[in-house]
Amino acid sequence: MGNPMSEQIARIIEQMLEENGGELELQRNKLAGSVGCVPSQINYVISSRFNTDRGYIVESRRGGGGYIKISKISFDGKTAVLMHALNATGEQIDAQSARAILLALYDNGLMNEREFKIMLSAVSDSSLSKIVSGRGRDSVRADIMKNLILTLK
Amino acid sequence: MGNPMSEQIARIIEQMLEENGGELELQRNKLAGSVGCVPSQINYVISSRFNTDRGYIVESRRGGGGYIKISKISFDGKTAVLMHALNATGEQIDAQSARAILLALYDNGLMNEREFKIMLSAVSDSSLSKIVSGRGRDSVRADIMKNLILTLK
DNA sequence: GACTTTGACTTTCTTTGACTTTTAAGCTAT
DNA sequence: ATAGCTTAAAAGTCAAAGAAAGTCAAAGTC
Repeated sequence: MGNPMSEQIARIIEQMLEENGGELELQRNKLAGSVGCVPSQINYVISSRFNTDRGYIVESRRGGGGYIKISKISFDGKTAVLMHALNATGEQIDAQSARAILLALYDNGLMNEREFKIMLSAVSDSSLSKIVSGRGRDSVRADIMKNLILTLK
Repeated sequence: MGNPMSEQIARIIEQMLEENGGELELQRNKLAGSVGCVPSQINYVISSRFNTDRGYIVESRRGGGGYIKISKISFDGKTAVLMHALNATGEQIDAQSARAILLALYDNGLMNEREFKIMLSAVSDSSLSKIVSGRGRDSVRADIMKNLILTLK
């Protein structure tokens, strides 16, 4: 449908990551040129979709021979993943970040797709729309998140 | 019947749903333009006729490439059980009744034990303790319940 | 009175571009 | 050879403009 550019770029990066075992180094200007967008849009895609909430680490260097390196965090144990998720949740959390965290749990094999969908729907804005204040809503969402995460123990 | 615009829009959406196996993605402004109404009327139709009470899930995204996605519960043996659970949930529901409904779904084989535990923790009082008013809490719980039940479609 | 229509205003997400900062590499003077 | 300077090649930042969808209340209809 809409299929915006950012979506395409994200898919390209994901594929490169898969092909390279969860680690990749790219040249911002090259990628922007090849996909036909302005360089800073690469930054936008990275910060909106490959952030730490989603379990990615990004490093980079400017200047000649510069690069952007993205790597997917691989957790060695269940406990580490759960701790990361609990920490990332904090006292309040908005819907997008919650989704990112759940996605990371799914990606790390702590739950299957159906369980992911169940949890996602529990913390969706549609479930919590009766709570008017954004602040209040985000703090209820955090409580639910933490309870959900703990069921994965 | 006066055949009001909302009725027409609803029929269009229903037809699209049938053609697409109970799932569809539409562009609000496009649809509004093609049918000749103001965009927000699409929201009115969706919220009045394609809501969780009637067994629909609605997801959407704003911004460039935005969309509205509507999906309906499948037409197999599960439908009756799920509709019953939705009805039983109603506008407000306390923790015990919620537990009973989830248990019934589990007993009927609509989910496994792990899924049951996840749902139970999502609607537990411990998850919703930040919502002080009992009335408010029970109505948020009902919203979550309905969304959870619909993930079993 | 309940349902529908309309539109002004808001929020979220994306795209773009001008400007800044960092780094490597090359060049010059000693 | 080397310290210091210059330049060009990256990547980063940020804010404005654009593109959707959401909200809500007033007005209209039956």
